[in-house]
Amino acid sequence: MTIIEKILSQKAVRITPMRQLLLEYLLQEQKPFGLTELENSFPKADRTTIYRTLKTFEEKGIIHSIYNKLGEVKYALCKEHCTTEHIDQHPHFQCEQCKQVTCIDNLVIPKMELPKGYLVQEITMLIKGICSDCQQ
Amino acid sequence: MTIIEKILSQKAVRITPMRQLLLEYLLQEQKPFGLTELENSFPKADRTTIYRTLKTFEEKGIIHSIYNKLGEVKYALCKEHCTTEHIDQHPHFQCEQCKQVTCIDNLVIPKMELPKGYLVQEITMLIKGICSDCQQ
DNA sequence: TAAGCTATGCAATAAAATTGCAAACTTATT
DNA sequence: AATAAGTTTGCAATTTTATTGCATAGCTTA
Repeated sequence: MTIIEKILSQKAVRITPMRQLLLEYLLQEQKPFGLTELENSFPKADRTTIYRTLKTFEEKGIIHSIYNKLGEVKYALCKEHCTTEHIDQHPHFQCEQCKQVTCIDNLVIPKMELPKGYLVQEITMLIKGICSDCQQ
Repeated sequence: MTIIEKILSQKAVRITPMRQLLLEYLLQEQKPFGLTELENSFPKADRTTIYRTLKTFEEKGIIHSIYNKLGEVKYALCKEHCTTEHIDQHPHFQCEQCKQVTCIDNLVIPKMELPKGYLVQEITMLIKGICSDCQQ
């Protein structure tokens, strides 16, 4: 039993060629990919199959998605501290129930010390949960 | 000169009815909206016009977008600390130049104390900038 | 092996973002 | 004031990404 097979069965995902291939690739590459990139890496596989494989992996906790998407882009007025570069901005909150997005204006996104060589231009933080209105 | 007009001219945005209306609305409502929501709030206005007005506002620093979009959703392998709920996960970095996304596995997204009544289920953090490979 | 659930491929749709172009409108210039 | 030049708007259309339906093929298990 390979490591790939071990992971899949541990996570209760049935072992299939597509899943083995995809997981192997992700393990090898060790970085995030978009659906289109993966589609190009597996020209023989169907886009839908890759898509659903990713969904399955995500559900079973083998992979995570970046952005756990918000749906459409939202726009909000800038505040004073909202510089052009949008560094040190406030976090945003989205309620899973009512889908409303709120600017958490009284919090500041903490500075992050990135590994050497990285230049930070902008940080965004999205907090998901249930807003006070939606807690019965 | 109204406050609306003042903001617009301060930000070097030409004053037009659409822009006045939209800015007034955003000032009044004080929360983020999606393009579709705004389209419904201004049935007489064209979607494209609203879209471009938002783009203009964003460019000129009157509003900001939530998510400053990543493009497509990316998928990455989970690490041990990657719980099902995805709380306390790591930040992600996207290079503006090469567009590559990286998991910053050695950093942890700091806990955030939200206003009373908010239930936090998931936090995501995206850092944009230039990666070490792209700094000549 | 037959029945039943699961995965895949193909086609199609849905939702969101974005562009091209021409008409309407503003502004600057003569 | 009239015209030229530039900007904004509306409409139509396209692109990109996400998602679903359905039929077929493949496992699994009684």
